[in-house]
Amino acid sequence: MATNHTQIEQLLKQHDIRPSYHRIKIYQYLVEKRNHPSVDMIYQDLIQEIPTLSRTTVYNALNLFMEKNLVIMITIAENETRYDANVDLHGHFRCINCGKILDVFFNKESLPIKGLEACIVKESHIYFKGYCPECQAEA
Amino acid sequence: MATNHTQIEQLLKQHDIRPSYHRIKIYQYLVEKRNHPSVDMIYQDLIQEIPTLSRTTVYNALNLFMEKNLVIMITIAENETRYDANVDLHGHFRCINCGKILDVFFNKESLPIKGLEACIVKESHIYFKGYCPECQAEA
DNA sequence: GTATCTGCAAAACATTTGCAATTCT
DNA sequence: AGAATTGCAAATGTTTTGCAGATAC
Repeated sequence: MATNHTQIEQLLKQHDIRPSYHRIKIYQYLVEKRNHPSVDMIYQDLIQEIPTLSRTTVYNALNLFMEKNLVIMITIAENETRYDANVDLHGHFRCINCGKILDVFFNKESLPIKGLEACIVKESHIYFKGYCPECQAEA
Repeated sequence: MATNHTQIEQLLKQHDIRPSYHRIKIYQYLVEKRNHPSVDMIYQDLIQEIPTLSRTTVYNALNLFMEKNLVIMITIAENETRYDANVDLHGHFRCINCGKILDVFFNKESLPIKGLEACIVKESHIYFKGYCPECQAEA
């Protein structure tokens, strides 16, 4: 990964976010792992390194990041919110079997969607569910 | 609306669902209102007519309907699940201002999506957020 | 020294579950 | 009677909030 603390710090500052130790760690986690984590995944992994970390801090950081357009919310899992530090337009695929989330790509202009003509679109969300290549093999 | 109790009853039976009074009312609500309601919207509206109705019954019915592929779940609103009796492939648009949910249409085969090639897709979900025609006028 | 950030505990939600009472056939 | 359905109350799980102590500028 081409990201170190200094780079992460710059990114946070550029988005008007004061780069506290916890925020740097949380944002670095999102950028490096690219695993579309839930709050609890971030919490469980980072508490190994930062034993005093609390879930509240993870929630606080993510809500701030979203407000500042540094991360997006993914609603692909029923009961928990997932987060993504890739804010460029893209979609997701979630494997019904293993739960893994993959990125998929599309171009907003080329989407053949009817019924949106009179609307001003601010956000586009696309996601799929099914079996990933690995889980097809097993089945 | 071309739906009456008898027709609704038939539809439930065809999907292996015993047509109890509550289930008929709840399914009829979805089919006739087409308003992509939350559990609470259904509950608040139907309790006028059925004073003994409980939220649990609404949850029970909707979960059964989903299991039997009679309704689909829509995850367009952050904090609550919405439901739709239109199970044909389509997407949604939610107005950031008034909260209204509109239907949009697309064709799965014609979607220019990259990254899905090796996956077996079972469900496709597409939704947008922005301003509906009415709310553009106000703003 | 004043703002901000953190973290605990409690609260606020939506949803599920256990179970007893009711209803349907 | 027997099986399914309903509905209350409690439990669950995620996210938010209030507030006190710690930290940063």
